[in-house]
Amino acid sequence: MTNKPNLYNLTKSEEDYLKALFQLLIVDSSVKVGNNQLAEYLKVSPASTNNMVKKLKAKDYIVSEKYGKLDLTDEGRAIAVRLIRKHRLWETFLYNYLNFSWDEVHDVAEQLEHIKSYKLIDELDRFMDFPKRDPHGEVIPDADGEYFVLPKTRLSSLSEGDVCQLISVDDGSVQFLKYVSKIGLALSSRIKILEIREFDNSIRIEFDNTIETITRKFADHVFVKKVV
Amino acid sequence: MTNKPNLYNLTKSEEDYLKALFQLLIVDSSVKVGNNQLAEYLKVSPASTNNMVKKLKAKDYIVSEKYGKLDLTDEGRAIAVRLIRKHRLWETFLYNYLNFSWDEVHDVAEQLEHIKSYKLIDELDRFMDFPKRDPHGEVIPDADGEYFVLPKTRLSSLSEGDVCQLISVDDGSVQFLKYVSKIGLALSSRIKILEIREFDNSIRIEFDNTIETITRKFADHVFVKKVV
DNA sequence: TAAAAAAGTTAGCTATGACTAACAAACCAA
DNA sequence: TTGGTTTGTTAGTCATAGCTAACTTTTTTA
Repeated sequence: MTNKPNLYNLTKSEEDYLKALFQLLIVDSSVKVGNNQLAEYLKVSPASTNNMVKKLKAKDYIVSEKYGKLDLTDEGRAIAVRLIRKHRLWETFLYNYLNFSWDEVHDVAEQLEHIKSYKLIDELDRFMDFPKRDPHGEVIPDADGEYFVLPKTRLSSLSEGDVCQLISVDDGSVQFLKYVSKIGLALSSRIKILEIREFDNSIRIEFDNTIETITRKFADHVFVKKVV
Repeated sequence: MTNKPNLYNLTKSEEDYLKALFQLLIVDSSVKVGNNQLAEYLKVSPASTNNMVKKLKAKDYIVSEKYGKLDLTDEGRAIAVRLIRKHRLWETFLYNYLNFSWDEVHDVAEQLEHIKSYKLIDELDRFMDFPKRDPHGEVIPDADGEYFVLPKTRLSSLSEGDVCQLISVDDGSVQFLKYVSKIGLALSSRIKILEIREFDNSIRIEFDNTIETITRKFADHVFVKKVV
């Protein structure tokens, strides 16, 4: 593996596939990630994914056997981490300096992460004084490509009576993020699980002197650290 | 003409062609700009240009008759001005906040100008407190698309004894910009034409207590305001 | 364990935006 | 004014990256 993978040789599409695969692999590294799953995540057809995977295997960014599960090479992973670093630094910049709201940063960062310039991103990092977390609470990988994934628990996996602290939220959906802001949840919030209703899997939670009922689906996108 | 042309419908290539045509037209609005000239400027084949011009005519951004000269519609011009605004604001940001040098800003700004977000660029403008000039001295068009081209004189067009002030420099060539910095010319410099040598068209100039001999080609890329 | 379902692959099509080669129109100059 | 040069156009090719439809392999489950 080269120390500085050459980002300059990749198309926007190639970058998108590598980043997507990385994010699927990170969720649960023991479970197989397949072609169709990657296709669904990227909202393209399985045929398109198959083509691109072939191309990225030829370039030694992906490894897989025919009909087998997909994995990244060290270089493929390094490229993905660098993209995540760029994405999160831009989100932080937009949020902290350009008055973007929680739910507005993602789409623009999705474009900005493809800008090719090592200097740009390292200077942006310095300008913001090397932030550690993005606006959604996610860890920003550093310039060396080190990326420590914190052990995250989904709010949906806790039990009645548990108390936890909000660590991060999924930044994929604008509707979800708007909803998070609307009910008043913030990164610092301490949340108590009051009740889990078996009937419809809805969860009653208390935070910052507020009581809310949230759905299971909502709780799946909220990541927390258990406190009690 | 719509008040806010929809930048979101244009590809990067389409944007590049419109901006290039605008910049060719602005140099001398009375002289014809043709297909091959546009091709040469963009460093693509005349056939590619012909194709793209056809497409942009169909979208009502360009007007021209077969075998005739090219011109922009109001909407085409508005898109080009918006791109120039974005380019120059990004150059200013890179130069003033991210430690980029004069000659490094252009290539990255060339990528950043294609990011699609109205909010991004207007907030960047506000963040920098609405700068009027980019690092090369060029006027930054405002959010309404107003773009006043200042009457610029090429340093090469002055006569012996003339005194002028440096207004702006061409930002197209890295070599040129490095050379400008190296000899110590800056945007504020007051330049006196000491001598023009008929033999090889070289020009002897004095500025900031320095005397330099520059070529005609160099002087073609330096824009000034005559003082005396 | 065999049939059905799911997952993966292949072939062949489309659009974009490059390219070259060949040709046509316009312009200029002897 | 006519012939050569410059400029513009067209036809046909290529690569990227998407698509559908058809097919194959693997996995699941009855």
